[in-house]
Parts: sequence; C-alpha cells; structure tokens
Amino acid sequence: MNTEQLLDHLLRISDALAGDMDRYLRGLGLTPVKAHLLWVLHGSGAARQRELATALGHTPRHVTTLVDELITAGQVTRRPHPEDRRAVLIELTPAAVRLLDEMTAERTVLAEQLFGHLPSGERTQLGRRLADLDQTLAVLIEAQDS
Amino acid sequence: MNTEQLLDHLLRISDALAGDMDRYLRGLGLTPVKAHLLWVLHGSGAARQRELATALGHTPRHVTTLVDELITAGQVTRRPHPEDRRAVLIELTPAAVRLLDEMTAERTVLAEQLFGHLPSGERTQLGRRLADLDQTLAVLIEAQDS
DNA sequence: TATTGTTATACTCTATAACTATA
DNA sequence: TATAGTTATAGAGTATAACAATA
Repeated sequence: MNTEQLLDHLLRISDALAGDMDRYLRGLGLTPVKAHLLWVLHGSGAARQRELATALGHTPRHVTTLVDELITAGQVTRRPHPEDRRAVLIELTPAAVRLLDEMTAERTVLAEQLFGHLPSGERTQLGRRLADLDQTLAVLIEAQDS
Repeated sequence: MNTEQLLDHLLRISDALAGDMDRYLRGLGLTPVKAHLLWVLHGSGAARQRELATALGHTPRHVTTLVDELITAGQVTRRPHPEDRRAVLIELTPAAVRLLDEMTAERTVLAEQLFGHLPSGERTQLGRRLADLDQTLAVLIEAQDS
C-alpha cells in the first residue's frame, strides 16, 4: 500500500466523520460552532463572551449571535459580571449539561463501534500511529502559518 | 489506549486535515465544492450541469452559480450540447487541468510527509486498519440514513 | 486610552420556487 | 408532460466597522 492510498483512506474517513458529526449536531439543533462553544463552557465554567471568542477563534460579534441563539434554545444564560460592569458571564443551563452528557455517551458508543473489535495490542499500535499523524499534521500546519 | 482516546486522535486529525485542505483551496481561489466539481469533470470529461448537480449532491441552481464563477476564473467553459438544445456542456480549460495537476502533486507531497517514514510492513498494516475504519463508517452512516 | 459587547451592514455559500426553452 | 437550466428570492453563517458603556 503506497502513501497516496493511505492518504486517500484518511481523507474519506475524515469526510465521513465530519459529515456524521454535522448531521448528529443538526439533529440536536446545534451547529458545530455552537457545540464547540458549549464544550468550552463545559470545560471552563462561566466565561465572558470575549473569552469565548478567543477560544473559538471567532469575532466577538459572532459570539453575540451564537449566545443569543443558545439563550433562545435554553442552553446558556447571560448574567452581569460581578466585578466588571462592561462584561457578561455566560453559563450552561442544566439542560445543556444534560445535552453534553448525552453527546459524551454517543461518542463513547461511536468509539466502541469503530475500535471496540481491535485486540488491545493493535489498539496500542494504532494509537501510536494516530498520535504520530496528529503530531505531524500539527507541525505542518504550524509551519504553514508562519 | 482505550477506544475514546483513539476516536479523539482521529477527530483531531480529521479537523486538521479538513482545515488544511480548506486553506489550501482558498489559496487557489477555490471553495471545496468548486474543487470537487473540477475533479468530477477531470474524471468524466465534458458533462451537463444536471450531471454535475447529481455527482456533487447539489441543486442545479447552485451548479449554475458555481459554473458561472468558474468561467469567470477561467477554469471551465460552457458550450451548447450538440444533440440536446436545452443542455450545455461544461469542460475544463487547460488552466484548470494545470491546476488539478498541481493539486495532485501537492497531495503526493502531503501523503509522503504523513506516511513516507513508515516501513512498508507498517504501512500495509495501517492501510488495513484505515480501510477497515472507512468501511465501518460507511456501514454506520448507511444504517442511519434508513 | 483601552476593552466589552452591541447595532448596523454586508458578503459567501446554499436552498426553494417559478419560469423559459426544448424534448 | 417532462427535462435542462436560469431568474428571483431567501436563509444560514460569518466578517468588518462604528459606537456606547465602562475600566
């Protein structure tokens, strides 16, 4: 098997995975960016919109829109920052926490479907390869950015 | 290494790969769909817009827009279908053929950067795993669609 | 003077529907 | 009556710039 065939497989897998994720998120009424925003909040607890914008790599203006829509959907709340009257704090609602739990469970199922049948030794080996690829790509992209 | 860690790596690789492709295509003045359209033409030769719409999974209306823009960019031409006066035939220009050649070369380089260092035996083994994943995902997605 | 977030505006990508010319 | 493609229109997602309130 030559390197181009390997890349070909990898690209097809990426496409399928991304498409699958997108469909799943749409089914929950989330765009990929909104889901990302919820995950960021899940990890950090309450956050300013400015912080969310930085974490997501989007404009503050865009975060305003996202937060507005997530509030309408009942997944986050906005409240004044106790110490900085310019800022607001965004927090997950209990409904969003439940949603994220469900997404985590779904992800566990997918992981099991994809890799569950591999014997432990092969899992380890595949893990090494994937970590390696992950790393190589990060380096390549870093290099391009400069 | 557990299955979730494997999925985690795979998702990060997918993201990086998709982002990298997108940036590269933007640099060439192409959106992912336009690049796809050019590849379809590369494979099929001249084609009707209706055929392109089906191949890309998009609406005929959208193909009209894409073709308009690709004509402006000098990458395809539109000419009347010789036998069906309702239809038009879309063809690649020599400039587009050169562009696709360049993209192919770029892809070869990436494949080599990602997998070139692997000894042949490990390449074969990784190839099997990836083909397997590819297949598993296809089955899962098929199942969801029904 | 700098920062947080919002109002106003616009651009890109994609979709639906109605229509014209032809089969 | 059905098909190929276009005109008209609209929606989602994202960006820039100008601005108000606060630091």
